[in-house]
Amino acid sequence: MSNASETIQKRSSYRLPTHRGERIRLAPHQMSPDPKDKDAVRRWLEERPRPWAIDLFCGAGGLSLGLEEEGFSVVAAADADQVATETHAANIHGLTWTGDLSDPSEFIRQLDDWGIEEVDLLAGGPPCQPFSTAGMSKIGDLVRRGDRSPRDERADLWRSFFAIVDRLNPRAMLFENVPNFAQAQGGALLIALLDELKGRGYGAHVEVLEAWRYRVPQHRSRLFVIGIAEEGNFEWPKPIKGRPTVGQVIGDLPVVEAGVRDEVQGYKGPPESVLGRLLRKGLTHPESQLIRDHVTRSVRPDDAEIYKLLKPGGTYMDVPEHLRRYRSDTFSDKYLRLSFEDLSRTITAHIAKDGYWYIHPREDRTLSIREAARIQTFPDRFRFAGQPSNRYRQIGNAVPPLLASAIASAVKDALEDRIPVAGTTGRQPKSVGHLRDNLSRWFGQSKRDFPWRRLRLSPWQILLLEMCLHRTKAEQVARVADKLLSLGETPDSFLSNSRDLAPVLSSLGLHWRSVNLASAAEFVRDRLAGEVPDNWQELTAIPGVGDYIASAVLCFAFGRPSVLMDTNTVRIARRLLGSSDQPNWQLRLALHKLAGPRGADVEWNQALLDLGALVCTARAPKCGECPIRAYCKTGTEMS
DNA sequence: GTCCCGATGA
DNA sequence: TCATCGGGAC
Repeated sequence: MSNASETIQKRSSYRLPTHRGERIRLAPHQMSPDPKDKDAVRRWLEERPRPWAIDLFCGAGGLSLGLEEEGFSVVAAADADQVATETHAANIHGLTWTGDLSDPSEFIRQLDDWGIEEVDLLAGGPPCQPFSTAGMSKIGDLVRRGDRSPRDERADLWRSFFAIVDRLNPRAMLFENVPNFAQAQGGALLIALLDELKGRGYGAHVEVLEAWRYRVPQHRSRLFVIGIAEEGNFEWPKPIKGRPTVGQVIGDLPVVEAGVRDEVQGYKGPPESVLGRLLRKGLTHPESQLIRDHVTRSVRPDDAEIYKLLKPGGTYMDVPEHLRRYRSDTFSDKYLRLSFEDLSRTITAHIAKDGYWYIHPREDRTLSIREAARIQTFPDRFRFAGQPSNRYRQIGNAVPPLLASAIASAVKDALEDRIPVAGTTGRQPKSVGHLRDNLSRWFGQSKRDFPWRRLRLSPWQILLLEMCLHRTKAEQVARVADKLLSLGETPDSFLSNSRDLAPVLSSLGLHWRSVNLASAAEFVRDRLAGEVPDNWQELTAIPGVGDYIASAVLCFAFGRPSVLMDTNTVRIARRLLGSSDQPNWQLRLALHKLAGPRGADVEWNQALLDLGALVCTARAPKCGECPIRAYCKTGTEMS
């Protein structure tokens, strides 16, 4: 008996019947005007206190709720998902619009209709699946197999932001996304966003915040970009003391079995924590006796057996061999039982698909909808529209309201100009221009001479060279450069002439690269019509091409300013800033800033690479010869 | 709605 | 090693 047939048998005998849950419908907020009644809207707007905010890609309204709690009037919100806007309209005192924001003109027309001509804050988080780590894995896989175009239109949604920014001229802008947004397109997307902001006179601030530092009991971290008009002052919210736990937010909810579909239940006792009390706030009698959405999924009998064996914090690795249905090498975290004493795994939209990452700490079932909402710090008075899986998705996609509150409060302070000038961050030091000048002058005199810098090369030849240069000493590659370049300007000519290339590369210890080069050449020839692409997505689809090579080709072959991140440039950035713990994306932003108005162009990148090879070497850097020593924290300390 | 599937960055 | 506002087949 083979393993495969065994697995199939298990599947068929335990699969649960499909069960569609109740579709909850919610009436709009009592105080909101009828969106179709222009006069009512106009009268209502006159009464709405400042500051005003608009929430784009609002979803259920986690961000809106935080803004509202901190005193913003969320006068309008937009999202493509009708059920999410139904939730938003029911819970947030404001106008809601359902529609596609990839073309913002329709929403702008609606704003005109309502008479909303300017707001204080434009906020929102475009869909992040294209940027998230989990999404990248799947999308990358599909692109490589040719099942999907490498361009993901959703990645362009943030551009809609600026069409609306230009229409409303907000005093502040808030952009929320997954941390991986900082890596998207080799970091170029974030840099483009910041440049768009600066071009409009906003001071731009970027940070990745961990939700648990703001009372949200999850590992969730999110990237925020804040733009403040006229370079006004802004300070990130200070973390709140202590570490919240899952127990604090769901410990007081009544015990329910798996598969319980009762939409309305009674509380069993008082809240058991400060946080629990906060989440029950605002329940009005007689609603305060009732709890909504505490409904659970059914559990397969074989899963139930596994859940019983899992202790809090337990994962797939703790499941006995004979009960495992999945590969354990790649799915070590297939199951996770949460712990009352710890943070939860991030509540993502995935919770709408299955609950294996969200097994209740004590009960042998996955989280109820209300428990997921609680862990996202939605208060119990917040209701969700739609069928169960849709409600889970809305919750997973939301900005946790308490995190939203923290940010909202910081933005409000900035709008009211309550930040001391000394706290100013994110401004360019006055000396940046000189740093670039000094480096350019040094580069003019000391640059290294390589064959590829003297010749005019085709994009394919540049791609070929960069694939060889990556993680290799340039002098090494210089010895085979003539041979490489003689193979012709196209992948076609490369493939027909490269038979005797392998021994040459092998002699330099670069054997594996000849295989890589050949498969890259075949890919470009067969799948890209022989043309080296000029965009990041298609470049990185080429086998063997990662962030660095893609950025290098964009810069050196197509003249597109790109910050190159390799061991040399990263080392220089770390030494300049005098810090060892900054993540790569911050170093990239720092280098982008230091490159000055001309950007990280060919000269800048070559100069940095040469500086790293000749002066700012890994061991025994020659700080005495360094042209930018005056701007370097490490270099000045060493003197 | 339910089940199964994996690459990526720090 | 850890964690992931994920996705498609059925």
